[in-house]
Amino acid sequence: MSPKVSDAYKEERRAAILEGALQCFADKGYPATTVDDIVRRLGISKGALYNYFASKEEMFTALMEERMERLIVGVKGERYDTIPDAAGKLSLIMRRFQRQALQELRPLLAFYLEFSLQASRREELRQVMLRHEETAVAFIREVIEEGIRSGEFRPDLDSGEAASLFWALRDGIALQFIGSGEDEQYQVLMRGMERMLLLYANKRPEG
Amino acid sequence: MSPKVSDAYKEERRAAILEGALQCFADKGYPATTVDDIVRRLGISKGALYNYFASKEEMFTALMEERMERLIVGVKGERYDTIPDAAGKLSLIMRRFQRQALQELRPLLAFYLEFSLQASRREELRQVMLRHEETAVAFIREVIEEGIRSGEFRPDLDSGEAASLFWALRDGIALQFIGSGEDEQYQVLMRGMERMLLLYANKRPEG
Amino acid sequence: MSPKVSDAYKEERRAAILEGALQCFADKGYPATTVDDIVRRLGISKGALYNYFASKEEMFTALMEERMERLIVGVKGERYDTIPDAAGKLSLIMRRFQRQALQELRPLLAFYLEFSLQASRREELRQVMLRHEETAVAFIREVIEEGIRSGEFRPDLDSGEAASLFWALRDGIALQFIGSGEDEQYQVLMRGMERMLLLYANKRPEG
Amino acid sequence: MSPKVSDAYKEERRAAILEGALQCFADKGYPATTVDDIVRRLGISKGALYNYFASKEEMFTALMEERMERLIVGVKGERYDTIPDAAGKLSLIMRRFQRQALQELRPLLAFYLEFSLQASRREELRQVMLRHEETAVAFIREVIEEGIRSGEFRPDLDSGEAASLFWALRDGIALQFIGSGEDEQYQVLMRGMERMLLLYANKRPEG
DNA sequence: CATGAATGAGTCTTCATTCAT
DNA sequence: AATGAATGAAGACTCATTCAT
Repeated sequence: MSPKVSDAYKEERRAAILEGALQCFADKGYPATTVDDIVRRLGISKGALYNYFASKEEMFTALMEERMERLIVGVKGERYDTIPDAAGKLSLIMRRFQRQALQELRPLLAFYLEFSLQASRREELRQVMLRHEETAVAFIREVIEEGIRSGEFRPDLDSGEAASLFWALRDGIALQFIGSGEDEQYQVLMRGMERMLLLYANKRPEG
Repeated sequence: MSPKVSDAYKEERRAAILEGALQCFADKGYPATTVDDIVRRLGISKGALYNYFASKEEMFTALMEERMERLIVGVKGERYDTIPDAAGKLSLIMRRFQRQALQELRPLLAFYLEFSLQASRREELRQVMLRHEETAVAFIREVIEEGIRSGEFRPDLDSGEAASLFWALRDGIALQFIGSGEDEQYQVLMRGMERMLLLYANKRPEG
Repeated sequence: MSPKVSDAYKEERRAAILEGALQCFADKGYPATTVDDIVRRLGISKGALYNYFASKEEMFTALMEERMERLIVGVKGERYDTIPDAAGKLSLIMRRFQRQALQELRPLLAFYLEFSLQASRREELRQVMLRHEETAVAFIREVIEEGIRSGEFRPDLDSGEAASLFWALRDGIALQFIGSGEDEQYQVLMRGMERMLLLYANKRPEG
Repeated sequence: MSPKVSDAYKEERRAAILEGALQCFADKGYPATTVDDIVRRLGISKGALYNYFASKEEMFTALMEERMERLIVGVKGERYDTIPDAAGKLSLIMRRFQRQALQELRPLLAFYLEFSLQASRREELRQVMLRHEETAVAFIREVIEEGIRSGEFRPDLDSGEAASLFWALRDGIALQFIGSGEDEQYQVLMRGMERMLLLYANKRPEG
């Protein structure tokens, strides 16, 4: 007799399950994660879980569809919009990535990589992945175009290409640290990435 | 006195199995690939396979150790050593990657990413991965140091960092194209990578 | 909120599985018994079995620990403690063994010998076996010491040695009848054993 | 063109294989022994082995049929027949068993036990086993009857029963030491066995 | 005769999913 | 809805036996 409440409750429950599944997938990988792992972590029963998801795969796909953006792009900070110059914005974004300790980054990276891999093999997921990439590229591209318009960056810079390289660098660095490596070394590379990109984007110094 | 077949035969057999396993791992991922998949693809029996490899994992590891080695070292072409300048060498290396059609490259890339992923979760594989990374970085680092010594690259360039960024870029670009994407766009990015790196090393591109 | 079946049910189930396993091990021997054999005999699924035991070996061990215990302790009948003299107790114990028809005894004997055999080759089982032997020897030894204290048995009798000989005789006789042999002949030997032991303990049989 | 030589050679070969198989079966048990184990120990090829025996089982059966007696009864020593009294003969036989170190005894005991077990399950082997037991019992029985005739042992002694108890004791003691235990303790029990049996057989001291 | 690579049925074990309660 | 015991189809790996050389 309280369908509204029930719906909210169900939504909450579903989200909680997804959260637990995400942790498990990140920890052990999708195939290695058992449904028992997930229910154990959540302290619920298998029957309960299967009330919300028809299969383990459905959880994976749902995570991909619903969490992907939140996972990777959650960068726009509170004060992001107050930064006047494009280079500053890019720097802020990269600093965000740097600040995150590797320890907490790793599971998510692993999960992201797993997503990419799975997506490369299954058409339905590929679409999700593509959409995500486009969002990510568009986000950076906008900043770069802002920089080109304002004269901070060289006018012949291909904003799409540069945005792709941005993400390539970020992902490639992440990949190097997915298994092991020190925070310090990670930050060195992230700073290198920053310098390299700004150098690439900038009007040539004295050109 | 005879099925003591030649060592060459056995080596060939082993290589064929590895090749089949690579295809399977690339297609479906390591955990999702069954030994039956591999065996079926090769048209041999399970026993035959287990004559050459003690476990599925051993194939996976061997592939990483032997195949990826080849991928890197295979870059050193016939005329590689005759190139006088470091920038030229780097360019050649990157051109190599560009020349390979994505279609051929994808299985290898997928395998490589898959290995990274698995390696992030299992100590034995991590060691193999680390060794591979060291080899790869050292290879590029050497070229960069040559460039620094010759004055082509700026003297304050950190060769290790630059080499890591090199591979980060390459891997990140690869990641973007694992699932889909056009050869043309891929080559655009690879050229972007080349320009960006040389600029970073302070070697102005001819343009 | 329910297939959380009662503990009693689970205990029953577990016992039933053990019973089936015992029959199989006795019939075909431990290594030759497949989990499928056990499951087929019980009419359950493999998954069900593995809900109760983590491995085939665990069943084997549990059987030794729980069943054989019962075999020994089960000898202590209701009126066992009311018997005043040690010789009477020993006799009772031996009569127990005699009373059991060979047909019933055989599977247990076969299992016991099988366990001894396997235990001779695997450390984990050896421990279980040792514990069992100690329990068994201690049980008889106590009775013998009681007899020594009461003067029924000669004072220089080594109770440990005698207890070992007791079990050696029983096991040796069992071994002779595992495969074939008549109940009658079995009982003749068991009576011989009784006389021999009491004579050795220096308690002249009535005869 | 030399069938006689060839036959001898073949017989030798066969015997060698059987010997190797015996060692393996004793070490690891029949089911756990692989044909590869046997072949490796002998330094021959599988094809060679299968020229002499049609199956692993055939080796086991052949061993049982051909080696059984040699294994257990090889007791009649050089000077055995010169001993005048029955008790002395029995003692000598038991001393033989005692002298053998447990370490070398164990594999054979394990094998013997395995035989018994297998024999209890398969009709063809049961016959072999029975014949062996009869031989063994008859051997001891003869000595005992000699003792009865000479007045050393009590006239009402049932020689068959006593012989069976003899072997039961010996096998039971062996069983106790199959997995572990010290030589010293083993010898203590064997001496206990000797005393117990002679006491049982003897005219009652002063009756 | 000897060789040992190849075969493939068979082994134990796991785990996604179902369903009686 | 929730529970968790039960199911049974895989999965990785083994090994007795065969057979081309």
